Amino acid sequence: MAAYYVSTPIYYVNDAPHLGHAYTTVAGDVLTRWHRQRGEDVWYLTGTDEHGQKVMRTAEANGVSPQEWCDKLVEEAWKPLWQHLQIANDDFIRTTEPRHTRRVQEFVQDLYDKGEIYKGSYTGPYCVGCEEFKTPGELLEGDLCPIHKRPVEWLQEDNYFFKLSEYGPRLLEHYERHPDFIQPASARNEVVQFVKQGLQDLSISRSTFDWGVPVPWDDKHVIYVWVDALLNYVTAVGYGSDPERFERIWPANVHLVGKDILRFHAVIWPAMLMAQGLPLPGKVFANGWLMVGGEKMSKSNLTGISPHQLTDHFGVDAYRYYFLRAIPFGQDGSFSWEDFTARYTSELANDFGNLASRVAAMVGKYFGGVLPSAEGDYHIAQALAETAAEADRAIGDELDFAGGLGRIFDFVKQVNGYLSEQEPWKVAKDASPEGQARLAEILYTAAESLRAVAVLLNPVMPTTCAKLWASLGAEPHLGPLAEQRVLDAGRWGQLPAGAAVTKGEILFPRLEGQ
RNA sequence: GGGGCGGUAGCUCAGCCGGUCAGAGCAGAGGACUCAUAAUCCUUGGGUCGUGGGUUCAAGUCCCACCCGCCCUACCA
Repeated sequence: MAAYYVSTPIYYVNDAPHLGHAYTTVAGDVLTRWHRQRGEDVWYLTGTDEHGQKVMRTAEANGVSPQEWCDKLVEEAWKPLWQHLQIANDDFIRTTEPRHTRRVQEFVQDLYDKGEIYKGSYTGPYCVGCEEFKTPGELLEGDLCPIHKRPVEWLQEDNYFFKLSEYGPRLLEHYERHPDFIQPASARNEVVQFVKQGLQDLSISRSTFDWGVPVPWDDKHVIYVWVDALLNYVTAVGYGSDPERFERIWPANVHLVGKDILRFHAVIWPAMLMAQGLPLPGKVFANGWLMVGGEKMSKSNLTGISPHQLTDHFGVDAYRYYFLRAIPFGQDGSFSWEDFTARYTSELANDFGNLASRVAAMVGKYFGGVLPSAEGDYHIAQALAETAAEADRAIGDELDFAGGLGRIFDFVKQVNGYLSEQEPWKVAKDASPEGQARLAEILYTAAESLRAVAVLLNPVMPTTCAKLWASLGAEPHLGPLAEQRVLDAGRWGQLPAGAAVTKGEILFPRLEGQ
């Protein structure tokens, strides 16, 4: 069976991970967990991009070798954060690993042999102070370096070039034939416009520094970091080393990227694959920026907030939930401590957590903690079926996390409303058989609804849903939560009478202070 | 210079091809209830739809200009 393969960008290890990195990685994790709960063979890849001048300089500044710098950050910052956030990636690739660098050299050598790469020279504005080329766009007026405020020199460097310019028409044709190849639509439009303006050949080597993969036929050059980095998506799944595995996993179904690196993934990467005759990925999805006070969030500005600061206060599950729920995937989104607090309190604690709490309390109080036998309410059952189907389409197919979660939480609100309307605490006072049967109907409906919600929210909030699953006494009858199928979650009547429902701990405790 | 995106209720945002489109959620106000994490449920939204023109019987919804914010423009995630 062909794998459902999702990748995050491989992150540049210049520094520790921030909220933006975590946002993309959590999204990929939720997407892949969702597909695992569809019963699919899933492959989720993340990793780090470790070559390039910037890493080299940062390492120097810290008095260690580039490799030591990367090792330290990967082991002490990156991998621990993914573990902390419950990221269930299947592999973690680093571009300094031999399994990657060897294949990169082979790939580039192949293109060279095929005549896709030629030797040329690049001329551009160069700042002596920075010791690097600038882009024409970043120069200040009068061609001044934005950092040193000094005039740049126009310098020429011998480079190897990939014939990217020849791929414009084929790329446009591909975009045309696969309207969903680049998403969201706004991102697609930008790329199409860009390619229509005409592409230039791409300089794929550097000779001014040496922290990179050597060009196999000319070791005075190293391969341009982006060519190196993009290839991780194939080298990690067996390209050039394990044909069967590669065949099974490649092409990727979804490359998740930040919108800043969209062009590399939607233009250069497909062209590289075309040049090598490899299948193209199914989709490149660009997510937006997280904004604070209208500004792009980053470590460098004062609004930078670390993932740990948020998880310390709100918890990991709420963290995983918040950004996906609050921001339509693909758009920039405003984030604030206040908004997070409001959603935590309103949606997670008051609506969801409290629903679980009141239902468990009533089954305990009125039925001694044993779920009574009943068919349940038809309207709620119907609503659940629709909710599950729409959430599955939204999250699993369209990567519309906000929309899918919105549906699920609408259902949670509906169940709260159902309880208020039915007033089981009043029905409980009626000791007649009819009254008890009526009470059983109401509480069974609520408990069975929660069973489905636990399944549907498990990809997003696995720790919390496990607590709920335990509270419902579901596992002895239905098996492990992670093995519940999202497609099947909407089928009514799965939680059997006799299930041991216990109060369990509060799902989302009220926030302290601030 | 070129390209793109956005400016709608206190906050975050929906509003597709023009005619119940002036909306949702949250916050706020009032009420009901007590099973529950002082939770839940119901009721309650006149905001120049950035500004100025234009097209039209009719414009947040199309066109033009302008103001403001952000992003990209080939090699920093």
